[in-house]
Amino acid sequence: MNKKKTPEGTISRLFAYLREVKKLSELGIKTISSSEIGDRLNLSDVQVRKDLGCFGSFGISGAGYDTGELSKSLEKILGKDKQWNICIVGIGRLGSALMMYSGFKKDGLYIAAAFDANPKKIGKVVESIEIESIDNLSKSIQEKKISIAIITTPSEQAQTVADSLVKAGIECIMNFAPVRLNVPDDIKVENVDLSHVLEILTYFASN
Amino acid sequence: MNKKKTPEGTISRLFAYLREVKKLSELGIKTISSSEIGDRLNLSDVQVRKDLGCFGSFGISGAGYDTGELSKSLEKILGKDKQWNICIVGIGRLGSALMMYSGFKKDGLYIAAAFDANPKKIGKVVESIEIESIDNLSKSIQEKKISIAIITTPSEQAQTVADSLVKAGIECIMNFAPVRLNVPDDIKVENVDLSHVLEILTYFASN
DNA sequence: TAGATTGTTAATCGATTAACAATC
DNA sequence: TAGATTGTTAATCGATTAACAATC
Repeated sequence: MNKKKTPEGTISRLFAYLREVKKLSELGIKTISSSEIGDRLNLSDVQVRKDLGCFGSFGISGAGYDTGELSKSLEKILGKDKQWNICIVGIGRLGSALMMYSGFKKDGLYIAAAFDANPKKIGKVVESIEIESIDNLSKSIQEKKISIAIITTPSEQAQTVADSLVKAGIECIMNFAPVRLNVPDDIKVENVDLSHVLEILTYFASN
Repeated sequence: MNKKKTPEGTISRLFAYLREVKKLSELGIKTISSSEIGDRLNLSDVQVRKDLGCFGSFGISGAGYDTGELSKSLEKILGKDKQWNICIVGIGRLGSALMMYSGFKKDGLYIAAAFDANPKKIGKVVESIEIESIDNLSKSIQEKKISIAIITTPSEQAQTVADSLVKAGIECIMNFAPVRLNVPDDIKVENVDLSHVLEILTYFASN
């Protein structure tokens, strides 16, 4: 096995590099050094080179990186050349706010389906997406080639929903419900517990 | 200086311990061991003892921890015995969803003010909070003893808002705008970039 | 060639895990 | 006393940082 798994921090930073380098490329700046990239993102030059080094060597000694080429390489590595279909499960306040949030599109993220268990909500249209019954979950996820799901249900339903999502073939879950989801190892879950983030801030406020 | 700064991971876990131990205490269970706490949260017993050890010794050798006492100690350490007033700046879709989100209250987090720059929104009432002009920011934050701010403005305004917040005496910021805020070292910023979290998931989806 | 900057190996740092003496 | 479990010191692990030879 040549799997020397890339740290998650590296992946997160690579997206930042891509954004920065692409911006420069579009501005007509042809090359940039690792230390300049680092300066713009408050990171060290070594950090930048190390992160890139996980995926190959993209630079030229003495000259730096070609912004256009590096952008293209990173886009490929990070899957930014593809479109990603997302579904949202649980169309309450947070769920509908996310449906209406327009910031995703520019990142190649498309909300392709929305599900709810409440019959009163089913059939309603939000941002040109019709809310479907949760019974459609599996069928719709497969038909629409959805690979990422956002869970914005109440805590009590989150695990059940997660189970259905896994069965439907979802690979990644962004979970807003404040519960630790039990899923197979190969499913990637990112928890976004807003209350918990605020709690941690209160600790710093109280010193 | 006896400052052996506590890792942020420890703080995060302490909130989880508190929730768990308090639940048990309310169920009438008097004592619990570090390994039982760990089992419930998928952590090792050592992790639990180490984390608690940052703030003192709360257990009894051979017996474990008194759930009632440990709850009380943790509540004090974490500032959970206090109420925290929060303001939201930028009452767009995400901002108003957060205003309406009812999940914060049970954690002692109170949304006490909301600000927006758009005259059309000022004066409107959401969840019994009147949206104020951003010109009121400083005055209102001081009067209402607000110590945490949530930024849900467009990216372009986020830094300006952050500057005003810092000037107004805010200690912590939860930032949803996808920009790195420039603030003094003693201000704690927690970035919640939803697109970025999804991006990272897409990487795992593409393997 | 001289200067700049890369890619990589070695050193450092911090956090997690293991080991164990102390103690109820 | 024997068993259980704590609190803490030492070992391990992974990620960040420093050092530097290779190279354009």
